[in-house]
Amino acid sequence: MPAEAPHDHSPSAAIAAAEQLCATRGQNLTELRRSVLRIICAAERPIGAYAILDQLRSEGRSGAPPTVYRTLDFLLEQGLVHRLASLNAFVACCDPAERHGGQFLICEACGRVGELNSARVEATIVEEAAAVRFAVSAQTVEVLGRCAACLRLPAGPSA
Amino acid sequence: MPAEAPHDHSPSAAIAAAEQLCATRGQNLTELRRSVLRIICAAERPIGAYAILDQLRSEGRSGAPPTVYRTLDFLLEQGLVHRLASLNAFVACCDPAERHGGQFLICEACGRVGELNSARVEATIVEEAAAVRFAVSAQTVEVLGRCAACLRLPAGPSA
DNA sequence: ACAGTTACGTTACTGTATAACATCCCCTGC
DNA sequence: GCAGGGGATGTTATACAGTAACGTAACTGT
Ligand SMILES: [Zn+2]
Ligand SMILES: [Zn+2]
Ligand SMILES: [Zn+2]
Ligand SMILES: [Zn+2]
Repeated sequence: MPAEAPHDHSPSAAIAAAEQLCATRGQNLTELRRSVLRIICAAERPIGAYAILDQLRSEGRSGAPPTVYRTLDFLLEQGLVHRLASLNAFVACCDPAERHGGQFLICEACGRVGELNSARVEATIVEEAAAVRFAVSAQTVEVLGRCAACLRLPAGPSA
Repeated sequence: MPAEAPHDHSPSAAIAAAEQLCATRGQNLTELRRSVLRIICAAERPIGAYAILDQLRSEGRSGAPPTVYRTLDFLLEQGLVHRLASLNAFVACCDPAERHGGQFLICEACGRVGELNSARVEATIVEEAAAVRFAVSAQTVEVLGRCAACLRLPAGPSA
């Protein structure tokens, strides 16, 4: 949607990329972790931890909350997914190879989320904070609005 | 802390200002709402809904979660407090007369929160979003770091 | 065999937030 | 006075988010 190309939501492609990344990092992308990543990718929208858990169970896995949260911790550490603080939900990263803090565009019509990873926004925040002698260590930028697709269709598509 | 003067945390001043605002808007700043606002102001740090509830009860009020959340909804609508999504907590607004989306500087040493209501940051976000044809309606900017006071004292003050 | 590490299972719990319904109170029209 | 309505609050129950603590299974290298 943003600077990034329109986010290849195809789970298989994302999984393959993740596989690559983990391999080069010596990390173990287990079956469970792969499943959770696939579920998040397939959702195409932010998805809550308990919704992930439900899907895991419906796939025959056992599972309890810690199962999901531990797995999410791993995926977050590897930069494969992001957490949206304003939604208490998770999305797949559209460019995990490039480590980045999170700037997100959340469409209030269709619920989809794109990444706006603007160096200009980040720098502006750091500068403006510095002006009041505040030293930035991490940023949370979550922007609500309407995405390009939903702007074209005034009656918001929900798909 | 920021562009705003160091935020008059005196609860009585904030209450008086709120009283004013609600009066001119024809809104009803009831005893309960006043109490919750006073508790939030007195906290000087972000405070969670259940901590507010505890304080209400310790003041003799009855109360259950909906009591607090409904009251917070009112205060949020009136722009008297802000919600910090990244902390699930609430702070008093330092300038309720001027409606603004939230940009916050959260000190990870002392826990205090200042408002960075930078028009430049806001404009940059809008511009960068527009570049990918995303129309912004609301922003959440929560910046973690160290405030001026805590930068001076390397061993972070917790007061 | 042994200890160490990594991942996962399981139970139990805390914290955050909302739904749904009942009550009280004040105001207005009759 | 007394319906009736709207705003504010009380009350109960429950859903959703996140973590602590402990147990187990499998793979590692020695
Ligand atoms: Zn990303
Ligand atoms: Zn949309
Ligand atoms: Zn404010
Ligand atoms: Zn500080």
